[in-house]
Amino acid sequence: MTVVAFAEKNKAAAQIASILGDGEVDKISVEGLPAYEFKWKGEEWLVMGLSGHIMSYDFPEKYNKWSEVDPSTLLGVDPEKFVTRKEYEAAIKNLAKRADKIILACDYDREGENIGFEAKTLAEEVTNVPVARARFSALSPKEVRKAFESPVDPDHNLAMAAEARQILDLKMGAAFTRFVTLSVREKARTKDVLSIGPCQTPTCGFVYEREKAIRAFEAKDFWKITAIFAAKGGEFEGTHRAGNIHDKEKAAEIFKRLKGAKEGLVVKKTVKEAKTSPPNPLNTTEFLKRASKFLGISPEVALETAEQLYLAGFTSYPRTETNKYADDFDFKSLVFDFARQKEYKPFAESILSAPIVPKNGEKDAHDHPPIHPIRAAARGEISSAINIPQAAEVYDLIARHFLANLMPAAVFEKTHLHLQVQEEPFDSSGTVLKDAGWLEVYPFENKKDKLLPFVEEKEKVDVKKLSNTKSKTSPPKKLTEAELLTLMDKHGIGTKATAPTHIETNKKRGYFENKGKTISILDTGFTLMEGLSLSVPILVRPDIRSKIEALIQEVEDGKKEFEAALDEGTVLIKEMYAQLEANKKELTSNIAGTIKDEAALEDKKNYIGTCKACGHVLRIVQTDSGRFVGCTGYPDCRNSFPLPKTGALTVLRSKECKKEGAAVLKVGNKYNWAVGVGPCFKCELEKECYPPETVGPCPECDGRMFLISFKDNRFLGCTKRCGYTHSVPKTGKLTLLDKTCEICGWKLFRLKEDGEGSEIPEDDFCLNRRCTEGIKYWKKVSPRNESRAQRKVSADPATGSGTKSAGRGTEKPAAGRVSKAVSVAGSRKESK
DNA sequence: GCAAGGTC
Repeated sequence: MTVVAFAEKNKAAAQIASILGDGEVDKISVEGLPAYEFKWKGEEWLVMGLSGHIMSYDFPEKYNKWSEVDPSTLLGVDPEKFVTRKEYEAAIKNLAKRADKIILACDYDREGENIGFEAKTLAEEVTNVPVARARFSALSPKEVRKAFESPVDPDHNLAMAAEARQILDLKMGAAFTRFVTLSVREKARTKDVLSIGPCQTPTCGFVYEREKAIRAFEAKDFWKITAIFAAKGGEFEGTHRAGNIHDKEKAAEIFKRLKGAKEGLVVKKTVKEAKTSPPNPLNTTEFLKRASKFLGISPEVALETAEQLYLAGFTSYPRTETNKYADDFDFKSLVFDFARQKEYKPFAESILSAPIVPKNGEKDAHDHPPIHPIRAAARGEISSAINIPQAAEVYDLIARHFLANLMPAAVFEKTHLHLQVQEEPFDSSGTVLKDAGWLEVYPFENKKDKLLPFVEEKEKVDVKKLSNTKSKTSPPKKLTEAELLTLMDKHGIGTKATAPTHIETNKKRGYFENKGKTISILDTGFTLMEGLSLSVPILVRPDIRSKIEALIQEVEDGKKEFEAALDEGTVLIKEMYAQLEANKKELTSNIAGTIKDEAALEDKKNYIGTCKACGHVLRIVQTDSGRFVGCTGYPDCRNSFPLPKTGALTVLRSKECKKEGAAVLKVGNKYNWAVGVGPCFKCELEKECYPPETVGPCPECDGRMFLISFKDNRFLGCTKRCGYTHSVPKTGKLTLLDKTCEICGWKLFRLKEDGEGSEIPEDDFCLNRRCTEGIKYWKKVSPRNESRAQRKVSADPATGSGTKSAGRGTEKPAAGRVSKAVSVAGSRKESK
């Protein structure tokens, strides 16, 4: 007679074999996978571990192309189950052929039953020997032997409940994810997938709801009146009974009545005993929370560590919802074991000195016992057995929590003083730990004493100081990972094993992120949740999971047929899909905007600021037909600004245009361009932003002339934008001097030619054509244009003087406005 | 490329 057993994983198989085989176990290889051979009760045993699920669902291949299949089609398609781990299929069949009896020995829960059925399905393809089920909640010798001595029938309903979950989750997740992703991609170019799922989405929903509350919060002022009293025994603080006073006048009134107070009277003193019970036994969530809070270990690492402790036989199964010890739990022998371990000895002995009364929670999910130690172990033993740095710490937490559950409540003495100062009531209180009880073994909860000096009733105390302090109410705090876990657990989001994964999924999708222990929502996550809560509110709330869970539970309980549950679930998903579709526009436009904004923000080269019209991002857009500044909100927002056609663009992030609030662009070498305003010299704010050095008064108005330079051209312009411009030599280094022309008052220039052997002396000269000194200069450099120099040249800054020295006298004349001059400057470069 | 659930 050969019995073949399948465990959920290799380590569990090894542990089972070691227990049943009593150490005499042969490790063998089946199709390259480890299995264990031993004799038990005169029979041949072969135990192999699987690897969790070895099968999975997916849609048939022809539905795989997102672009060709309408997502809603998926709702009417039956997903197919296929083997994901072929090597296990081969090994299962190999062993099944040798078996006279098969025992499913996966973890005792819904998924474990389902995993067992995966093996059963594959085995039944090659054999028809009986298949039974061994149920155990801990890999302890006692539990395991009991389970294998009295196996039961496999629970078909339990396995099918998991099956229904798999199919419904896939249908919903795939259809919704594709719909949202494809809809958003119609508006924003992104490769990212926007995923939706019955666990990940409500998880993000919790973070979203908290963020909304934070954003909606308005701080309110409040006042608090406190006093420092001095008694014979020492000083202590008291608070006016009004507490937090939200009315400023009221606080001031009270404070006024207290003015000049020197003495207070202890009207009444009460001393009360208060008890604090030990915490409830550990279920998974409570364990993850405490590991995070007390040991600073992330949920993922904590769960993995507990898993290893379980597999090594130190602690019980780590995935449990139950926080209530079974009635027949053998506390005594376990505590005896701890009494032999130095570290825990005193606590164990004190527990054994009286009848054991465990602290219990209310939840008995009939799955596994609360997480507890299986045996007492020393730190060193843990560390050498498990290769995780925090393993010993985690074990210690579990061990101490277990012992704490068996210890008496902690007793505090709470003293309350009721004082009176000029008829005004004050309160003061203190707490002293009288009997540590369970706190003795549980150093993680540090309850500090708040001491009060000894004060008698009717005693008079001095008032040393009175204060009326103004404070502000503070907004709700961001969620911590531990709080998020609590919410997920409370609402049944994910299993105790997968909750950490759902948090990770949201981070991976860019929906929220971790900052230390707190979680912050990101824009994509916020707008997605906002869109979903407007169209399919149930998705953002935990309800979605509970609806599906309720259906599945009915299958598990045998109250509903598997097919009926699938149909009902699909109808539910179809309804939600219809709502999603009906609100497609509202749902996607904000997300698309955010995605585009984020992409634009990332694109440092082109990002220049925020659009004043819609709040999205302004960035430089380059197209075949040219370039301009555009808004990512396009096409909903059509805000745009022209840019010069040529010239290298650089974003000067340090220079913000005060008018538009966007960064100033540098065009070419020396030329600034403020978005929405154009060239900076055209903007009336330019003086403030870039006060120019002026040459002298404008001959046409009361403005002043200043040098405008850019890569290919330079000229003098008027600060008042009257349109008057004035040419300057086009080449050579031009320096504005501190000396002024005695005739016209313009500042003198000095020119240093580029080339050698210049005919132009490096003299100081006046440039003003309307000045006799200036005329002399222009005559000298350009005798033929002498007469023109006397005319008004406002019309043609770009053409310049046409001097020989400049060598650029051939440009087309341009219209008189400065902005035109710019475009000429640009096009010239283009022609190069 | 999509979910959630196992496990490594």
